[in-house]
Amino acid sequence: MNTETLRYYERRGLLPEPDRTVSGYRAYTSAAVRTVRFIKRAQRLGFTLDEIAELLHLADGGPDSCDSVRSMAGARVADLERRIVELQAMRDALGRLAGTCDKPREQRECPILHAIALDAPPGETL
Amino acid sequence: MNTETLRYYERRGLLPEPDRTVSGYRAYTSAAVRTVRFIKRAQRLGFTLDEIAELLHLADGGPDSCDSVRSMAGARVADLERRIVELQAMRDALGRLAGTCDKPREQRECPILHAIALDAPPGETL
DNA sequence: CTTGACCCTGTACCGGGGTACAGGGTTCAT
DNA sequence: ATGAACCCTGTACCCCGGTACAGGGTCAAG
Repeated sequence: MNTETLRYYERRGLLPEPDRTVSGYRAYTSAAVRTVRFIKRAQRLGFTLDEIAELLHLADGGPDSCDSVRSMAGARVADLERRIVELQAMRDALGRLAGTCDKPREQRECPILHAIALDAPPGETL
Repeated sequence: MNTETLRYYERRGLLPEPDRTVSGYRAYTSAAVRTVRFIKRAQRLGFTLDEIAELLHLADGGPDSCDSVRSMAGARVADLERRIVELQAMRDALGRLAGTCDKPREQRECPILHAIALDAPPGETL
């Protein structure tokens, strides 16, 4: 963890403004450390910093907050699912193209470039 | 397609500077249109604009270019594969957490928040 | 008591892929 | 001949998640 990043989180409202020592240094409590760990884990689950801020504000609510958290999680899962499908389509298309690179070296004309250049998908809107 | 985007591609070196009419308007040839379509398709395959610029510069080379293109495609496929695996891990972890939201409404304490807060992965470096 | 390693604030910058002005010129239909 | 709807250049800005200064204060070891 970079100190600049901690201050950035403070600016973004993810971390509360910490108490200061007499000379003005930030004195982080163990609660702040826990919050930072929470942030990092939530990031690994694909939440954006804005969403994490929302989660943190919900964290002390009751059953209603619980519902909100659950629906945020559901939205994230759906979004992850969409992105996975997209990336798989890219990988498959590109893998298929690369598989066509099989002519002997002397008579090549790069099938990948030709395929990207020619293979217009249906309904393309330029 | 936005006109600003075309100029942006021109600045980035993806499109050659087009000829101008007497009054200075850009006169795009059909070759330029084909290039733009190429760019859009390559983007859909996950290439960055820098990579696409490289592909375009390679597009008129011979067998050696073909090898370069093939290795770029291979690198992209590997990268896509890595990203897919990451997103799947996120989706699975978050889906599992959401599955634990099952207590009756009155006695909830948001298991998702608790799990994110407590479930430290091994080898975590803050 | 100096030197080096930290901390502070404030502001600017990175990369990626564009988008949005401002302040002008042109073209075309009415 | 005039108004809308385009085009031009140049520059600045957007989001996102930080990172990097500059110009100063503080703290602990030697």
